[in-house]
Amino acid sequence: MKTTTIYQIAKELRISSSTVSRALKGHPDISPKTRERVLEMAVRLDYEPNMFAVSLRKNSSKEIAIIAPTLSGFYYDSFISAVEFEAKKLGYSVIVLLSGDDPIAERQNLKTCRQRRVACIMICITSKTLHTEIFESIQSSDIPLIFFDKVPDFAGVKSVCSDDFAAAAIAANELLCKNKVNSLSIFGDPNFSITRIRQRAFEQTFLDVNASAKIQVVHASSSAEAENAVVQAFQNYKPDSIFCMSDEILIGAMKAVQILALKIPEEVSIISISNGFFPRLYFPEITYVETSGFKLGQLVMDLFYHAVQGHAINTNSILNPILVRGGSI
Amino acid sequence: MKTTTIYQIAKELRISSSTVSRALKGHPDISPKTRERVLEMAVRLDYEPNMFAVSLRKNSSKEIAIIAPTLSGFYYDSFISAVEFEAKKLGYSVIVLLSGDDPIAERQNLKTCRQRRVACIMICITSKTLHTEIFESIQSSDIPLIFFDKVPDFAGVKSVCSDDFAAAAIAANELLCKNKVNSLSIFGDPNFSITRIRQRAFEQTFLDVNASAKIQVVHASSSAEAENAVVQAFQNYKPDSIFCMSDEILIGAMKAVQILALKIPEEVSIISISNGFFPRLYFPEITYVETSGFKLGQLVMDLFYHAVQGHAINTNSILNPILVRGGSI
DNA sequence: GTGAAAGCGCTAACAA
DNA sequence: TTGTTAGCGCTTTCAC
Repeated sequence: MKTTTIYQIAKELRISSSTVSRALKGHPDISPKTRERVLEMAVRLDYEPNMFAVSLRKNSSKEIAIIAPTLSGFYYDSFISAVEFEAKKLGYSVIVLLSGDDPIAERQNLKTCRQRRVACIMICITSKTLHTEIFESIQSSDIPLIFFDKVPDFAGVKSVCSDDFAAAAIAANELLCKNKVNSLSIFGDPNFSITRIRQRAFEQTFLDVNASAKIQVVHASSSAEAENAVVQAFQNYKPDSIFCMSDEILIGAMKAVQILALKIPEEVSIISISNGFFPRLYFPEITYVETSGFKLGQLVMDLFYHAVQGHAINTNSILNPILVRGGSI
Repeated sequence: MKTTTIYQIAKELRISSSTVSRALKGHPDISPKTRERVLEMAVRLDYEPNMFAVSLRKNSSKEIAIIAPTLSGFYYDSFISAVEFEAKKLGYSVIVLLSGDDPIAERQNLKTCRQRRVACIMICITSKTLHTEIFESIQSSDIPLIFFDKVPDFAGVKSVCSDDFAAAAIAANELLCKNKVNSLSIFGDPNFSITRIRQRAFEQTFLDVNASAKIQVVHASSSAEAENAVVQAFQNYKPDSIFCMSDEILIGAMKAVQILALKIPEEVSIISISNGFFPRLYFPEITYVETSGFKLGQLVMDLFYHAVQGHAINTNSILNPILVRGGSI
């Protein structure tokens, strides 16, 4: 590989490497004529800066790390897409580290980030994440650490997430507005604060608005469990509606609805909190409260941009969910 | 950030930095006792090697770049997951570059890879990618370039992909075995060789086996187009089966099936080539020929591992598709 | 078995 | 406006 360095440009032009370095990055001291010549030669020699040298010198890389449990299409893919899209505008690249639901792997991922001295870490924690000293150790280093979506409970963290309370409240309201008062409500892993918040919001709103309304709460930490829960529920009693806390739950519930051959919305109404992709797979399309991974990615990049500018990062940023009506209620 | 360097370890131990460097990587020259002491001190000081310095010195990074059109859950997410999983075992990280369907962005992504001197590039081309010098320029550099899934036509490239011919042939066979002889067959963008191969395989197999069978071919480059195609087809005539070349097409077709309220498999049979996730969303589950993104990712990492060992990479690696029966035929 | 020293390519303080 | 120089942290000859 014919690697061109600033020295070669300098030699070619019989000037010093520092002049070349400065000219290349538009330093105001350099005369237009010199700059011109340098830029031209750089193109001619197909010069590309050696990122390793730059990083070593500056002691920071142009990389953003995203740590997520998985990539599979419920949420993170769109989050990552948004981050990647914005990042490249700023000259950053995105490195993706997957944790599964394994806190050990997550810990290892964090170490990798530190080792690579990434410019920023964006992380969605596992359901089993407990130990906090690694987070603190990173917080106290100079790497910005931003939690997204699944945020740990302990204080002082920077985070971006949807307004989980509002999202569930909106869903509850929508059901009640349509006189659905007997809800099977399926939530995810209660280890996540996101789950507890959504559940509290849903129950509270539902019963506040209509004291005689009924909620049957179920926890399902996979699509299969959600499917099961629906099948079970319809053997015992007939809820008039199903609330799904997430896409993962929605697709399980919908599988059950198909198996039971329930007519939507005649026999059962469906509403979900969702990224927006899966609800459109069905007919009628499912009404959902959108908590967009893509928008969240854009939001976090706003924060990042501020941080790069040297501004402090707000502790928490919250995205407002919106209701998207399908034909499922 | 308290950055520990080998110098600090050296100073602490009153030995030289080169000894530390050697001890740290298990160089045989170093006495067990010294090594012991170095390792211990490294742990105590929480030493982590500075990747920038290592990379600068060695002129290569521990990064694998994946360039894909998108992340959205049809295929690439599972491919990337597999690569990431295997990569970290070898101490590599994965950087993800998205091109959309834009060859300009793709080109830019390739430049980024070169600039970052990634250890390897794995790329799935856009539908508009033409034979460009940039590929050759990269091939001739020392960065391994491996195409996956969507592979360009021009010769001499290294690639991994599923056996596209076999996949479509298996699907055609399965339909005929079940006496489905009037197929609506939906294919993707004919710019991709993958599309042309699957189409040729399907038509050839279908008509070879049963000369009186009928195929109605449609091209759809999005789910919406596929949905449309199915609705149209059922207005004009009644195919007994639908073949979908990909998941993207499948979900469009299934939307139409729901809209038309067609009974599966009584009124229409469905078969798809798929990554395996979407077929299970429906009931009955859709029969599909699996072309696994995850397995492809594992395969490409095998190649990569060989390359790292200094062995040459085989020109083409092919993954055998398998039939997974649901209840849709 | 261990140390001294050069250098990977770049930036920035200091000089001129 | 431009040049000189000293590193960033590591690896690796070459010497002892």
